[in-house]
Amino acid sequence: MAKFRLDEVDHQILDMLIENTRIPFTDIAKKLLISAGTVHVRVKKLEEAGIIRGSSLTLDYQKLGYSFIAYVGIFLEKTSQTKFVLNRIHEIPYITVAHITTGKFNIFCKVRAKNTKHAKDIIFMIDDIEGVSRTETMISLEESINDKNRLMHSIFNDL
Amino acid sequence: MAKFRLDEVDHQILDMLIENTRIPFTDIAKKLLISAGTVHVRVKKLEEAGIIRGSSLTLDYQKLGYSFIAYVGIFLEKTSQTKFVLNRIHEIPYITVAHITTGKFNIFCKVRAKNTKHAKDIIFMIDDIEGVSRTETMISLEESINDKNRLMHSIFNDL
DNA sequence: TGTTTTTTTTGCATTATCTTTAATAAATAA
DNA sequence: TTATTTATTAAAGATAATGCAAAAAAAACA
Repeated sequence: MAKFRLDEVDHQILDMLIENTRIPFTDIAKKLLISAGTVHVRVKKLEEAGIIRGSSLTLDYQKLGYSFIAYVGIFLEKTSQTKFVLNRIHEIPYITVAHITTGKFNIFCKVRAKNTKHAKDIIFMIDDIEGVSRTETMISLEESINDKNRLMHSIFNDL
Repeated sequence: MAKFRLDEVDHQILDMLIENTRIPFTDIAKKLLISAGTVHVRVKKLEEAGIIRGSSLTLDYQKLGYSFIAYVGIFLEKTSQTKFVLNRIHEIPYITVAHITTGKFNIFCKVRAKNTKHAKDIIFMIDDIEGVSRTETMISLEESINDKNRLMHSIFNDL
């Protein structure tokens, strides 16, 4: 893959698209004082380079009846069971994120549930997976920060 | 706010937009055998109802030089310092997510860094915040799951 | 049940946006 | 410098979004 060097214009395009993926390229062009064709070409290149992997909606899960977030740390009996357990975990749709980690836990995941009872059911499902020794749950009382824009600004200012 | 009942058509529209926010409404209309006007009206309603909060890009952070993910649990000296500490945390752009939690930690956050050294610097910054008693870090070796589509399918099948 | 009222969908017209193209300009290499 | 590559542009044609009035469907009511 070709080395890819992002310049200021790329940054600004990304910046605007991160905030709203459906903003018209013509609007981006106007703000950056370039042509819409350039925006188009640049975005296509960013996609081809794999820097833009896709786009997605930000949904209000509360309004969809899912007001519960928990993080669950998983201890395994043997590290060699990691793959097997991850496969089982992947079958539970309420687990939206999972990482293999070093530190306290072997696997670390994020759970979205409807309510406390539902969360309990999910955590029990995890505990029941063969190879899982025990789990430790952190319940989110409030999602205080969730923002990738600030990170992007740092990335852009870096180089 | 008016109670909002999502039907099958709304689900399918959301489903397609979750996967690609820039898919033309005309394409959605064709697939669902409805008019583009209907798609337009429905999406507008979902936005007005706050179910769609926005949209964002999925970026390849590795390619942007940020290949390091860690989760950091924070212990506070006093719970009453939560707000103050969160404000300090909010000033660190490399912390992309933060939750107030029950369980082991008072605050729980996600860190994106360039590399180990950078991560260390960030964690030290957290440790240096007034009111933070200590932190516990889990380093991600691999992000194995990160997928909201499966959750959405469950939500849709629920009701 | 039929009737009224409200909501939703549709088709079309208008406007806006995307996307390609060929020409031009800029950057890079020889 | 000159050749070559790469990027940008304006313009044009293709495609899509948006608004609206009419029709259809659904809901409310008697």
